[in-house]
Amino acid sequence: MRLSEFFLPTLKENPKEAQIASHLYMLRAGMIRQSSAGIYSWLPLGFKVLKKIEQIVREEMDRAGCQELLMPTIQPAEIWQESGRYDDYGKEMLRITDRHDREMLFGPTNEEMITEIVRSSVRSYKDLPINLYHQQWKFRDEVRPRFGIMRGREFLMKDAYSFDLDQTGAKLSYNKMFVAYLRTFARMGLKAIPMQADSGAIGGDMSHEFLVLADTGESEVFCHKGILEFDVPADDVDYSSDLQPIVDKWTSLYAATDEKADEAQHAELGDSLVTARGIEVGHIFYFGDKYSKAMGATVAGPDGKDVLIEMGSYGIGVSRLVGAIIEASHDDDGIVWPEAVAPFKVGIINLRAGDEACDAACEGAYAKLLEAGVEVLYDDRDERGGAKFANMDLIGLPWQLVVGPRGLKDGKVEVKNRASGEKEELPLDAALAKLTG
RNA sequence: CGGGGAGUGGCGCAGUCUGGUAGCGCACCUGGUUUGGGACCAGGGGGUCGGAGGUUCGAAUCCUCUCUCCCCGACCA
Repeated sequence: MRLSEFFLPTLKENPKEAQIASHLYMLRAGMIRQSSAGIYSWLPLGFKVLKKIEQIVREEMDRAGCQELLMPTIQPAEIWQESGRYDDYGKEMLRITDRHDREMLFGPTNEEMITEIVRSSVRSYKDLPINLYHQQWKFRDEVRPRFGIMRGREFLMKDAYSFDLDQTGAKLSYNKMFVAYLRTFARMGLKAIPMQADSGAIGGDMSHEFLVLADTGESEVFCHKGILEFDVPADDVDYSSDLQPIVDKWTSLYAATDEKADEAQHAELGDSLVTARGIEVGHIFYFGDKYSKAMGATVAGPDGKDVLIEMGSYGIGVSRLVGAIIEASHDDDGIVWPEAVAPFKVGIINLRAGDEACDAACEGAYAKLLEAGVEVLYDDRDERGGAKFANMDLIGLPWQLVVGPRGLKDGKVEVKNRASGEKEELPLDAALAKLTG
């Protein structure tokens, strides 16, 4: 993509409404534009990142044996009345009436909808287990949206729902999601720690929140420092094998959000205690037959008798992750994208657009990178160097290829690593080899 | 939902107290000089002051109502 043709409305100055880094940089880097409180348009740069995250989530869910589908944003009130949540949900639920005076709502989550789908088509225990997910926009009419997309009213969420014959099966499904979540967040360059969460009426230990550690996180978290060193399961992890040891390991050491903090534990841990700030990006929980019971979702068991389906649900805040990643990875100059989610891998800076040698070198590099399948943004605008550097640092592409008349005289270009700030002068070919490698 | 603050070109703000018909910086357009960390000079375009009503010869400015946005708190993927 040539920057001269790319819709990238960056801002030099700080918009006053932005209070935290991710919000500020997303606005300044032209990733999002606010429409109304807690509702945003995703501009091309931001949308690219959102898609990258969505794809990683998809790959890891599929790897874990889940199947993707897509449920509507607008749901009928009936199924919510059936589960009893139509009244419970209160003002957070955006209610709509259609032209036939039928009560509808913009879905804040999809337990009812998925239960409705499964109960009407799954009749036998032989059809289980099954885990269905989608990545769809949700709406929760928050009283006070804030922090940009981190706590918007409209947000993109991946929600998966598992259906099992019994609790033993549900536990297996739960463990798969636990492992998939570890992998998903790690792939985005994040340190995400599973922490015991409220498991509601069901009880037990089958509910975890995944918190990304970032200095600017919204809540205080505590954990044993050993957790930070744990290995994330590799991509060849066998989801059909017993995953319990992995789950046990990750839950063996103390980790808690401030609501669940245990002062006694803290004292005991001493130097091993890490106090940090975190952002919740995922939540998995088992809720048994809460919805299957209310909505009559049963299957015929091996003995021919109907049994209620055991369910769990597993959420990931996809749009929130964009903000969480920025919170975890930025500096005073702007965003520092982990390569896996970067909107482009390389940014080419032409320091003297219009200069024959610079143009030729840049065009050549641009063509070769594209040919090699590297996502590249070429700043071909007629701007001064300083403006280009500042802009490129702001949007945070992992690599910058700087081409100017000074270096070109010696046949050299500069490759800068955005994260480390490390710069290397080398011949163009060597630079391209490095960036395509 | 309680408490506070703010709405003036795309962005950031001044002007409001003490009414006289809108200004600054950035951005944008034209020309020129520049060009390795957000250049300079000259010229130029764009707002009717969130909205409605009222007071007045005259309202961004005073009064009433209303909408929206932001911040703190309680609440949440």
